Amino acid sequence: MFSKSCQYAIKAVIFIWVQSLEGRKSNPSEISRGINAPQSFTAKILQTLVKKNIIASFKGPTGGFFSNQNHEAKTIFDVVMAIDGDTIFEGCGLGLDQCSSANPCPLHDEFLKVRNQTKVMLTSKTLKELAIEVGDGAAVLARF
Amino acid sequence: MFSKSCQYAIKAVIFIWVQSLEGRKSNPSEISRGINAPQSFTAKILQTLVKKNIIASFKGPTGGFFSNQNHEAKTIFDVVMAIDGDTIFEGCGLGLDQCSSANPCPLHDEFLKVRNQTKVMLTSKTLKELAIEVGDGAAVLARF
DNA sequence: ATAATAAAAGACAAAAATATCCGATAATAT
DNA sequence: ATATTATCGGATATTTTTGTCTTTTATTAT
Repeated sequence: MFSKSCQYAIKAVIFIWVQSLEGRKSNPSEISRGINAPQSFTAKILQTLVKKNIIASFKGPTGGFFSNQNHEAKTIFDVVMAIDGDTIFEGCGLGLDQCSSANPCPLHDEFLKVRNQTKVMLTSKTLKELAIEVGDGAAVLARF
Repeated sequence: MFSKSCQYAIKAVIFIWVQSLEGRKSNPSEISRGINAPQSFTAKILQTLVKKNIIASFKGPTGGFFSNQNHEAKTIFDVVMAIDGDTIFEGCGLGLDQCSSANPCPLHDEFLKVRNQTKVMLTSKTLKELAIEVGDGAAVLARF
């Protein structure tokens, strides 16, 4: 469903939110450990997320990645769009270039329902809300 | 959602069913043209599908790939299991090794709903039924 | 038996996704 | 100003997925 890059991105952003809610900035080393992902690869993804305004960063000592009021409305949907693009929301399930209700693939109608449920999943809570759940221990970003 | 191999597989099996319902066997050349997929790659996938008993084949002149009564109950679910395995049905959306309602990732509950909808999509009609729809022109396997 | 036909099997090639490394740049603290 | 810390950007490597090609095996028709 999501690329590995995207899975890392989602977990990283929630991790950063958890830290930000406690007033801390995070560096790639902490983040990659916190979400059990390769460090350099995670760092690359973080750069993309900063460019796409999902998170913010600051260089130098006392620097790091963080989230604030500017990012409060963001959801996992925004992360997926930033990393994987709109393929899972727009593309045909069977990969047809042209697939519409007028000219549907055999899966078309049922695939729409899956897609709608997916959109609900990705937009029903903000990243901040998800981070609060993780902060409370109601959900986890990794197993150690 | 599905790998390219799996998309080809789904379309190929439905194509073969359409031909089988009209009493014809199909060879990789016809199949790959009919579903707009690379021929040799499709041939490889067809071998797997035969091994997994989704379709049948016969060598030699008058040979080819076909479906019959033995395959009437098969659904896209079986094709996906044969090609992509159970990852999309069993795996965690965020890629956690351990993810359960007791120890959930932040997406866990909503992801279950998506998965259930996905299972409905893949099991509500047999491949034969889908082939009849394609034969009637109600759905297509490729655009030309 | 032999030639023709079609799938099966295995080796190989290209492309994309995943992952690593290193120098450059920016900001801070002293 | 300078040393230190941390992100940024580009080059490179590895792995997986996708795709191709050639030989072998099975079956049929003559």
